[in-house]
Formats: sequence, C-alpha cells, structure tokens
Amino acid sequence: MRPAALDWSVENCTIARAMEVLGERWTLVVLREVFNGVRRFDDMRVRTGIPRQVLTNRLAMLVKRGVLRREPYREPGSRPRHEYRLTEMGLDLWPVLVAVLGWGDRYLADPEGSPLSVAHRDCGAEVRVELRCAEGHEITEARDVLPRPGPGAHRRA
Amino acid sequence: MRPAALDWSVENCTIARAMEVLGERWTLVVLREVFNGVRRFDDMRVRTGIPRQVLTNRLAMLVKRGVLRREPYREPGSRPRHEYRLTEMGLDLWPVLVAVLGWGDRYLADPEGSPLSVAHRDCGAEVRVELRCAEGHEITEARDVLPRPGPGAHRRA
DNA sequence: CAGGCTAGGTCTGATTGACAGACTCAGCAA
DNA sequence: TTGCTGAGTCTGTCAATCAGACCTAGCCTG
Repeated sequence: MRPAALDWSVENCTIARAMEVLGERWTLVVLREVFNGVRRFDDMRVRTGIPRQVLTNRLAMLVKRGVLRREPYREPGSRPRHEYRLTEMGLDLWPVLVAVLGWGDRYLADPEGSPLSVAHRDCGAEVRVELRCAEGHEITEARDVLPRPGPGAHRRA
Repeated sequence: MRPAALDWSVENCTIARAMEVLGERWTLVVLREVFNGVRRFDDMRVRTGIPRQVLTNRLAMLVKRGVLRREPYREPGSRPRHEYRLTEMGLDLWPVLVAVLGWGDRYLADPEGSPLSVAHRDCGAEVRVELRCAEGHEITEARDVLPRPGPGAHRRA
C-alpha cells in the first residue's frame, strides 16, 4: 500500500515554487489590499498593521518577482511618490485569493460572516471558485479529484 | 480618488486568518504530499527536503488547527505509528491547492510543463479552478471581479 | 537476553527574518 | 527657514529556520 507518488520527483513542483513567492503570512494580505484598491504604502501599513520593514520587504519582493509594479503618482502639493499596481502575473492570483477567502469564510469567519465579498462586475452576483474538469463537469467532492504526474514529471533518482 | 476600502476594517478578515494557518513556505507543500497520498513522516521528509523539526512543527500545527488528523497504523514487524490524514476542513483546501498549482504552472513551470496534474476521477479530464458568479457566468478577466464589503464588514474606527 | 533497525521525533548552535520603536529623508507649503 | 508626512532605514530583541547530531521505542533476530 505504497503511494504511487513516491516514485515521482517533486524537484520542479510548481506548488513549491509558488509557495516560495506566496508562502509567508503577509504576502496575500498585501495582495488583498492592492486588489481592494489600496495601493499606497502608508494606507496599506495602517490597514494591515504590518511593520514597516516587513511591508517594505514584501513589496520589494513582489515587484522583483513581477507580481506588482511601481507606478509614479503625485498628489497636488506633494512630491512624486509611487504606488503599487498588479501586473498580469499579479492579477492572475485572483483565483488563489478567492479560494483562500472561500476557505477562510467557511472555517474561520465570525458568526456574522465574511467582511469581504467578491462580485461579478456585470451582474452583481457573488463570485466563488469552482473546480471543473475539461469536460465541463463541476467537482464538488474532493474525493472526485485525482492527482497524477503531469507532462514535466520526472522519476525519482 | 480615495479607495472605498479604506473606510472598512480588516480586523476580522478571513484571508488574513487563513494566512495565519497557511502563510508559511512549507504548509501547502505538506498538504500537497497528503493530497498525493504520502502520509508518513519519513516519506514526506525525504520527498520534500523539509528539516525534521519544521515538518514536526507543521504537522502538529495542522493537527491542532483541525486540517489534519493522526491515524494509527502498524506495519507487520513494526510498532504502532501514526500517519496524517486530511479532515473535511483539510479536504476543502483542494481549491486553494489547485489554484496555486494553476498559477505556478502558468508562471513558474519548466519548459516541459507541470510535474503534477489533477484529474476528474469519473471522466479522466483535467481539473482546474474557475471563477464563477452565482448567476452561472464564468469570469475569465480579473477586471470583471469587484471586491465589496461582506455581511461581517465593520466600519473603521 | 543484547544488538540492530528505523520511523518519528528532540536537541544544539548558527543564521536569518520578524518585530517594536525610533530615526531619517525629501519634496512641498507657509 | 520650519513643519509636515509618506516612505522608507536603522537598532536591538526575539523567534523561527536550518544543518547536523542525537535519542527513543517497539519489533525482529541470533
């Protein structure tokens, strides 16, 4: 009763690679802010409570990785500053964020419910992640999902 | 041009709460292993390269949080041991894992592609996350998604 | 019985990052 | 010039990660 997965290498695993970018307490919280339109350093800092140095580090890392980009802005009466915007790579993290939100809402929310909802711009209805297969079936049970080696899979040495 | 989000508290945000559980480099990697059927300490350790102490800590945390449970097993000729199984709360993290996998595959994979694929048990077709609204529309553009305050939202103090 | 094995830890010391709190900088307005 | 403030940087403390070593506890074998 030995799992087949043991024969396959995880060396080039994209989950592990993604978690090198995302796998830290504050990164998705920062991205939540940017997705919510909160793009400026001090606004983010005040809202989230992240220490300045952590926020600086996180933002710099996300810019370096191509998830965020810095955009110059200048309020009247102020000097030029930068705010943080999502790149396409960053925008493509919406499903991750909505999936985390869905899980958090189900298991970790207060009795009155989630403080954040995500709506479809055109019709106003609430948006969720779904699992679907290429044949169009919706997957509602985790047991109906099967991991298997993909095109880049290698045998273990 | 001040984001509306600034008027709302993030104190009870379920993304932040979820990231207190998940927001660390190795946690989802551990969960990937368990989802792949690799449930024993040393198998996980060898496959992932996680230091023992970190793996111990991670597993204990996930058990404490209700994401994993320990199940006794005993190989013939060996003493009783425990392996780690997903709870329902853990199984409900499949969409998060598949979402992270999808993003990683798109932006971080090697040229030959992803080493891991997720299939629908019944028909064999590949499974992905999709964003859909309650009206049944599929959302393919991040710009068609709108965050707004949910039922548990509070005004900022 | 003692010794060997091995899965699942625990321990130690070095390194690194998080964090609190303080300080600095740079352009603007008065 | 001074004051303001957004966006950092710095310092010292604490905690987690990590490499590597060591320990434990049942089983089997001689």
